[in-house]
Amino acid sequence: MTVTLTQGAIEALYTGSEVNSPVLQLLNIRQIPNTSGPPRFRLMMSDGQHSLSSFLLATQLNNLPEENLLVPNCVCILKKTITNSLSDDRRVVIVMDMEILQSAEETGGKIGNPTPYSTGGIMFLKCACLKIETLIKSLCKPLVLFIQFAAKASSPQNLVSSTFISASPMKASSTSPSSSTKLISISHLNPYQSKWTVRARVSHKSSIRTWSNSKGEGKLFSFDIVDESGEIKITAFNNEVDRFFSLVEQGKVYYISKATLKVANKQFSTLKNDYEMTLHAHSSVVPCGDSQGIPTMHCDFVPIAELENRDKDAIIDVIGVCKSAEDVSRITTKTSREVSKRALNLIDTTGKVVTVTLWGEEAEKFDGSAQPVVAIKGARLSDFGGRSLSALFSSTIMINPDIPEAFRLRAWYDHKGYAVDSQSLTEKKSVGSGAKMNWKTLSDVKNEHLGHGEKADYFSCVATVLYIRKENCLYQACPSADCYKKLIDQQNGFYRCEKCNREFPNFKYRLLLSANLADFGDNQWVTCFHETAEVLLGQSAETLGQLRDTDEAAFDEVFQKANYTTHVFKNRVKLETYNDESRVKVTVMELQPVDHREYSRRLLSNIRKLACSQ
DNA sequence: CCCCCCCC
Repeated sequence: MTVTLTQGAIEALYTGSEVNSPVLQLLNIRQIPNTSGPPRFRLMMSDGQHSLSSFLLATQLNNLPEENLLVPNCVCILKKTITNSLSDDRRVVIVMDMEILQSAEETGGKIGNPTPYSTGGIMFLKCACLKIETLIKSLCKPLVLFIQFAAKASSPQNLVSSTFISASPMKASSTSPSSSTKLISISHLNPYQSKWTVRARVSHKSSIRTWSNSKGEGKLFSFDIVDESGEIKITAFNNEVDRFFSLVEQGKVYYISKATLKVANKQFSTLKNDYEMTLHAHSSVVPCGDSQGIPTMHCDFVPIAELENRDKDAIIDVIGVCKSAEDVSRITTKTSREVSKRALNLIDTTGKVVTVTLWGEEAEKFDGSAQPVVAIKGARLSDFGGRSLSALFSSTIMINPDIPEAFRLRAWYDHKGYAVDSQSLTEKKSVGSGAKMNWKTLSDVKNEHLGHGEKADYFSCVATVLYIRKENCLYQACPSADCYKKLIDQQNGFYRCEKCNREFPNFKYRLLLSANLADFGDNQWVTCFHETAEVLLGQSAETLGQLRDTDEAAFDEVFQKANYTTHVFKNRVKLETYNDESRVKVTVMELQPVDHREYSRRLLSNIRKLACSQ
């Protein structure tokens, strides 16, 4: 197999003249030392006549050198290049798309006897003349001209950075520019023109999503870009996902050209643009190191305490320290889709906490272990649990963002915020029955004669344990599963269950506690069965049984510790009659930790009620 | 060409 190098292509590429898919030989390749971002490769190419080492491989082609396909002596066809000028008038040819026509082995060595292409002296003048010529031509066109690049040597990515200067729009010309260098603003994009380039910052980038429906299946991702004039959504499908997903980074500035514009479906986008873009095989997305004049993301953070006054469904920006976070979990939606979710509790300097739910990949990858500052642009306010937030597909989640608000919050939290007596705007979900809490004080229970009706009444109270009877708190129960009947000790090493009509050599301990509870107005004896009793004492019945038999002091201490603890008690109350004597029996159904926000509110309301009745 | 904004 023989290949022919495109003679003269080196000069054409360097000077920016038109050359169609030149065939060149790679003479050398090396990785540019850089500390951040993806690796960048510099290439020395030859057209058989000249060699030039000013080629830079676009990062989307990094797989070629990384898979050892692009090695010296192989012959390539450059399908797309961009020639950029550095500030000192040196130039760099960015290889955007290429294919290897012939491997190094097949080629067998260097083709021809190329000499290094001279880029100084006369060439400098030639370049300068070309530039002036281009400028003069451009004055007849309503363009913004791509003239000069300001490169900062500090970052190799800045090799492609550039500055545009604008030429005043003059008369429209029917002559199209030879390349897509007509820089226009996003607000001027429409489907009726094709030769344009926008320079804009990525304000939001989605993850990759797949779909499968009657029309077919595929994958896509989308991103939003902004410039000083406006914003637009861009979607990439399938091959374009592979080409652009890793290249496109949130917050960075790119030149984008040759994308298809279509009318936006307003139903699915809140962006202020009548159109949206789709990338296709010939589309170009090129990083621009210079972001001057391109607006950065603007957040209008709402203090967490202020969320109480905002409307449900409002889209807001929030920032806070992630005080705690749930583990990620999987839920099934109403439409039977499975999705990951994770709730975070954010606190800010208002001392208020709000729960924010992250979804999908954002939920999975979130790590709250270091209590990071989390900023969310475009979260939706919900009234669940009072006030809570949910991230949307359109939300941008930033972990420890490089902004002053984040630094202030970090300092505040580390010095004192971690210790403040915070209050959550999002009430904890009520466990169990889910029935609405029927809050009562202990004196309400008596005054309102709760439990005197035909059916039992249920109420919740916040109360403090004053005393727990140790006597008869444990009993030996039937060891059969689901049978809790008290056993009769046969005094012969066996225990009898009347219910199961069986004798057992063993038993299980069950708890049955009598406790005296008090709130600020009254007190009340209540009964706690096994499960609630274990919660109240903070020990299993089994452990308590063993302590009672082996270590009386430790047994007593368990009860001492439970004294003066305060909980939410959910109770059942019923008047019971024995031998013509009636008394109200209160049984604790559930025990929960106190939600201090709810408690304060109720306490205040009770105090007001008391004040009014006096 | 997608178009999901969810759960308690």
